[in-house]
This record gives sequence, C-alpha cells and structure tokens, in this order.
Amino acid sequence: MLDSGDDVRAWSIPESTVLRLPVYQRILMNFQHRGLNTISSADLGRLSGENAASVRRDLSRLGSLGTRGTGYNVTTLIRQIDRVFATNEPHGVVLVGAGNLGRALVHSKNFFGHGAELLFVFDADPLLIGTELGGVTVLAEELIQAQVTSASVQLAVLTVPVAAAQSVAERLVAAGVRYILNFAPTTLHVGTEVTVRYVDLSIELQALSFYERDDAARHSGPSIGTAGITNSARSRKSRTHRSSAKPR
Amino acid sequence: MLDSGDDVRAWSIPESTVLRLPVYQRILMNFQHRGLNTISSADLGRLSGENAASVRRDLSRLGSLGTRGTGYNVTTLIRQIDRVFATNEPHGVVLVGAGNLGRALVHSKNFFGHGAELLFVFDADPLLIGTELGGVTVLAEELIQAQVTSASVQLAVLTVPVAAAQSVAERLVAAGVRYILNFAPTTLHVGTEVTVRYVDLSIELQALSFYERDDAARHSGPSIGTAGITNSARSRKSRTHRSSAKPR
DNA sequence: TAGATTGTTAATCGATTAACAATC
DNA sequence: TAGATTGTTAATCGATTAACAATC
Repeated sequence: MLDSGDDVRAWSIPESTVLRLPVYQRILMNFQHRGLNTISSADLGRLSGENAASVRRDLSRLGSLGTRGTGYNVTTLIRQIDRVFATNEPHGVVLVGAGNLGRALVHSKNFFGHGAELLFVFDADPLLIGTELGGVTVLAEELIQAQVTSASVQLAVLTVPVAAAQSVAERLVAAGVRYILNFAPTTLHVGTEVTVRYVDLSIELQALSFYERDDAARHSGPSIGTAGITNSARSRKSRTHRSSAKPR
Repeated sequence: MLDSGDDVRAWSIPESTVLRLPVYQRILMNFQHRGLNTISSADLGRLSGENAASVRRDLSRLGSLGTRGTGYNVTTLIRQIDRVFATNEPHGVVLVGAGNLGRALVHSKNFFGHGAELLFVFDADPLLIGTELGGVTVLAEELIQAQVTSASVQLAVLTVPVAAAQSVAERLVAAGVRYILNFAPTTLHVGTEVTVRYVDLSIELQALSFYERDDAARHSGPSIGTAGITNSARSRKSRTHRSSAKPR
C-alpha cells in the first residue's frame, strides 16, 4: 500500500528541520489521540513554539502534504514523518555506561523506541556487569569488539565518564559503530567516517545561567519591545554536526 | 584587584558563542592542569573541533585577550570566561523531579558547579519526599510556592514527566522563577518574561538515527568530497531561545 | 628582522519569516 | 463564490570561515 510518494527524496533535509520534525510528531500524536483529523500550520506553530511559515517550510521538505484551505491530515503527516525517520525499520543501538545517566535514558519512555532498539549495554564497573538494564544484561566493556561487530550495530550512545570516553569511542569505532551520541563532556577524536553528536548537559545549564546573569546586567530596565508577543518563544536548535557534512 | 576590563561588555554575545565558551573553558582547565601557559586559536580549535577563525571570533567578544605571535594566556582566558558566566557569583537553582534523570544530573560532576548551587529539590512522589538528594531534602511539590518565593530562586531545572511539566512550570513561574531548563519533551506555555531552554534527549537520538538512515539511503556510494578533512567535525549548537529574544 | 598568531574584514552560507499567489 | 490555508518567493538575519593586515 505504498503510494507513489516512495520516491520523495527524504535526504537533504536541513538539520534545523530534522530537529523540529519529532516535535511536530509529538503534537500530531496528541491530535490523533484526541480524534482530530486535520491540523493547520498555525496550530502546529502555536503548539511547538515555532513560526507558522517555518512549520510549512519544514513540512514541505517531505513533499506537498497539505491541502490549501484545510490544513494537513494528521495521519498522513504522522506517517510521512515516520517514514523520514524510518521508525518502522528498527535499527540496533548500543549503550556504553550504565551509570545514572545511562539508566535514566533507558528508563525514559521517550528515549528508545522510534525504531531504535537497545541491543547491548556495556560498563566497566564489575558491580554493574551482569545486572539487567532495559531488557539486556550489562556486559564488560572488553566484549564490545566481539558483540558489536557480530551484530553489526552502527549507532552507540556514550554515557561513560570523561576519562573513558575517548578509548571507549575508539573501541566502538573499531567494532563498526559509525554514529555516536556522546554525553561525556569531551571532544571525541575519531575518523571522518564517524558522525558524533554531542549533548553536554552542563553547558545547557551554563547557557541559561549566562542569560540570567546577562539580563540582570541590563539593570532590569523596562525590557524593550515585547510588543505583540503573546507566547514564550524559543527554538529547538541542537548541537550536532556530521563529520561528512563539511566536505570543502 | 579587578582590572579596568570591568567595563568590557559581556552582553550581546551570540548564543552560538555562549555555547562554545564552556567547551573552551574545559580545554583551558586541562591546559592549566598540565602547566601550560599559553594556547593558540589553532590548538583550541583542534581540541574543540571548531574552526580556528571561529575560536578567535568567539574570544574577541570578551575583549582583546590574545597576544599576536604568541597566542592566549591560559589563566587570563579562564578568568575572563569565568567572568562572563559569573562563576564566582553563585546563584541558586531549584530542581523539580527527583527521578532517574534528576538524580543523574545531581550526581553528575559537571552539571552543577560553575556558580550554580542546588537549593531545593521537589518531587510529587511520596516515596521520594524526605529522601536526600544532592545535599538537600526532597520536598513535596506543594511547597514550591513558599520555598522558592522566599529564597528568590530564579532558575529551575525541570525533570518531571510530560504530564506534570506544564503545571509545575506554572507553579515555578508563580513563585518567581524566570529561567527554566526543561527536560520534559513538551512545549511549555509560559509568559514572555520567562526564558525556557529545551533539552529533549529523545530528539537527539532520533536526529542521529535520521543521519544513519539518510546515509544508508545514499547507497553507500563513495562519499563525495571528504578531501582535506582530517578530523571528526561537528559543532555544538544547542536548543534554546529566549522569550525576550524576538522583540519584533 | 623573521616567524607566528591575533583581530577583523568581507564573502559565503544557511536559517528564519513576511508576504502572497495558488488553490482547496 | 468567499474564506481559509498551503507552498514558495524574496528579504532579512545570523553564523561560519578564508584571508590578511596588524603586531608581538
């Protein structure tokens, strides 16, 4: 039952759009649950905190999915976003680091799913090895090479201490991993064939603190020009960049 | 012992720079530990994964801190970045949500610190109320209004389930909070006087999965133009946006 | 002086958004 | 037809980076 939209190019979607699509998806699921059939770019914008024009531009990357005068069909949109993220085509993920953060991610309802399936968990701590996490048994990090290679896992989540991050990353890459979501607050030096995405939680708080401090430095004079803004605005940029994304 | 640089304007630093400064700071601390006195923009670039010109442009926002022909003095740079982030001028932070993620953040060596001091932890779960976390006792969420107001806390970290996020945010705002770091995967609707920073961990994994999928769709043909890149590149953008940042 | 490296200019690139013709 | 809403154009804004004069 695949329609002819099968050849709609999913690639060359800008990163900013890639980061917003999951947000729209959540709102769409919510609409679906409530039995609503259509949604306008204005609604999606209001609920996601984005500009309606941005929403339309984002969605237009997936094809011409809306109906002028009516809006977007909720189910169609969900299906198309699922297609872009290959939600129905599960791919294995390995987690290294079964500490607080690793466990928090595994127990989070939202982290895995969306097609991502947790296949292995590794840790260096003998006390954690052999325990169960997310449906799998925590293995010693020495087993990364053997296990990850034989299962052909491409994607890894790194929640190890800074001191271990580089060497674990090298092990993962040697075992065939090509995409790393790195939570350790350190730069990983890996080959250009590997895409690393950095999430540094402490930077997030520092950035917010900066703005607190910065606003205070403005002497809390009457804030200039808040005219017409009714909503808390903020976008959803995020940190990334793919090794291969800078070819020149 | 404040030098005349006191009037160097720390404000109007672009967000992209604000997000990179803590990365530089980490590298600088490392240099300091190793007894190195100076660092060049080329070194900082290599170690942070950024372009050397970007590094220089970022640092030039803090003033003219380098010495042509020599580089930057490590200690000076650390001190200046500390000044921008007001690291020595501690400010209180409240955490709501003592679940897995909240505990992971509190136990993380890197999350608090940098001037951020955990003053209160709140949770709705009676089993958690009264337990200790990060040096404070977990309190019932009903106490937010009284405690946060009297302590004049401006900054909150939200690690509650989606279902609770909006109402907790409203409570926090009513109690005087003006900056929220929101880990709940939902848009918060708060007044324009409140700055919300979103960290959505599941989107990070979905984005990386998208690229895995996307690269695969390219049929693994010989990747075009990796000429000259020797390093894993990627930047450190992040999701934010301040309510007041869109005055027009 | 010669070599190294900054600080900044100018070019480029990408992301956002107002506006509006197309069209349901 | 009249009203609503998309898809896209074009303007704008901000971020990145090569290049180089300034200068230690």
